[in-house]
Amino acid sequence: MTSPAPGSSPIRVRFAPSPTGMFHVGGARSALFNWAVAKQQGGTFVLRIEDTDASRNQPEWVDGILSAMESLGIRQDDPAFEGPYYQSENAGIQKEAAQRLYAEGKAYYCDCTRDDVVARTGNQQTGYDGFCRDRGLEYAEGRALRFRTPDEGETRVVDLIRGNPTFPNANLEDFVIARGNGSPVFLLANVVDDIDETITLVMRAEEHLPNTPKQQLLWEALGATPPQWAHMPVIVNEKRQKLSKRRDKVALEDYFADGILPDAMVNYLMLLGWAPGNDEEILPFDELVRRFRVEDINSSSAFFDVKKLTAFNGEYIRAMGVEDFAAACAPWLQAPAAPWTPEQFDQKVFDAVAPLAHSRVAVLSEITDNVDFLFLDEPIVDEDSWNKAMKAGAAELLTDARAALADAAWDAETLKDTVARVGEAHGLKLGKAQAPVRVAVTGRRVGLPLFESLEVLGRERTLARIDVALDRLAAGSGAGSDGGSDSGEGSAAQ
RNA sequence: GCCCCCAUCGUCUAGCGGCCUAGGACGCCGCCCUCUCACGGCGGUAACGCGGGUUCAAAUCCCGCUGGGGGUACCA
Repeated sequence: MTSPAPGSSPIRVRFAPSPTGMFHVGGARSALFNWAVAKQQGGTFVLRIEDTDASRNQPEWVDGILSAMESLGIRQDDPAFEGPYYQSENAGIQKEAAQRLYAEGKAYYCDCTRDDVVARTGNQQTGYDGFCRDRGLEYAEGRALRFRTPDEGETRVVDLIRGNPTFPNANLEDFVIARGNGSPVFLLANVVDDIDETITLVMRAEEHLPNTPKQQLLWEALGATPPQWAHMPVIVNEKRQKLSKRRDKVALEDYFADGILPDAMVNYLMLLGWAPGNDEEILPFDELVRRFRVEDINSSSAFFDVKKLTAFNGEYIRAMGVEDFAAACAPWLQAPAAPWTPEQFDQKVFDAVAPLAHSRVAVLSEITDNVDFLFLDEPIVDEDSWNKAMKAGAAELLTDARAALADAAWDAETLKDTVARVGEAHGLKLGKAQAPVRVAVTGRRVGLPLFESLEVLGRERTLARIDVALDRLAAGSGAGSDGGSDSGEGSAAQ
């Protein structure tokens, strides 16, 4: 086993996820912070898959981790990247370490069950009472190996983020380092691997802080110089609880599926618990890396604010260039994300309106709602929009607009003048006059610039849609009288 | 219960004893631009949890309280 080189050696950090589910945003931030340190200081980033709990690990999750990290820019072909290593492959040296601790009297076997301990202490929530400490038990199937913690003194941990917390040794129970079947437990395996990989800085989430004195004791017992530690604040939900995959949306993939750009995600995550200073936020990763300082990481928990993430994403989309934007939309333009069939979709039509949609989309998945009326046979009519736009006089205006549009030159400029003129005849400004036309043609009262949209849609389809709307108005005998379900709360209910 | 961590606008944060009548960003609210909505521009709302110290001077240091969070497995 190698021992850590002197202080002048390049920094070695690691990211050690366990493949127990989708790669989530908390893990992503941990990986990014570690990556930033390695890149900035010319150090090494070690990826280690902690797969020792076979019952909860799935091989496919490993691929998920690798590809998610790739999309964040943590690439395996980067010189700073090392691994992935698999904790399970180190089982040999981990057991060896456990045996060594036993042989040196630093660990002992214990045959107590949880119930035994509770029965003795009468306390459901207390730790192990040290019952087997001096019973001199030898190895036997079913007997766990426990580390003998010091009874006195305290363990001081060097933490770059939280000052240097010290823990009274009396509070540290004799914890298990190897199970009754001989397999090493996290606390031990993690340390043995870190020593083996000559990690010099362990940067991980705050939830591991209580483990740290135990692990540091293990480093020392194993004859190694403990690393520096850095415990990052946890990421929390709106209720200020640690993000959980059970109740919170945490999978990186889910955000990507919504159309969050990886670069925006990286930028946002880097700013969760850390700030580059200078009142700047939107910065390329290289610049963030340049300014990164572990010591500047905050110590209080950080709320994962999707609104702000979305705002960042909008910035990244707008900074993109129309062609890139259009290309990035591709996945949402095809089934199953799109509400239209592949036959109905027309790339040329989309390219024509892409510049108009560009500034109206904050997450890529929003693109379909913006352009669906161009590809669907009939627009999806939003009832609320219909009721607002199709008030009294709408039918008359639509009738006149239809007539005028029937023989207007078909370009956006002329279409705009045409509708404006019809509106004037009805005493309406263009803002008001365009509303019924917009709803009739697009199904919504907000959306892309109308006249450019009509130009792309074509005269035939435009007129047909106005006809459909006119029919509905005639049949419905006025606005707001249909669909009685939503009339209740809309009307003045004070 | 016990151990530990944390505490500046609603949120992410700047601040590391005087430059702070506390700055930026997101959100929210106005106004402008404008065919709607966005984008963009301009303006506004809003915070140092409380109480003691230390100091000529505290958001910044110390202590207590309160409040949040994390950990407490033969999980990782």
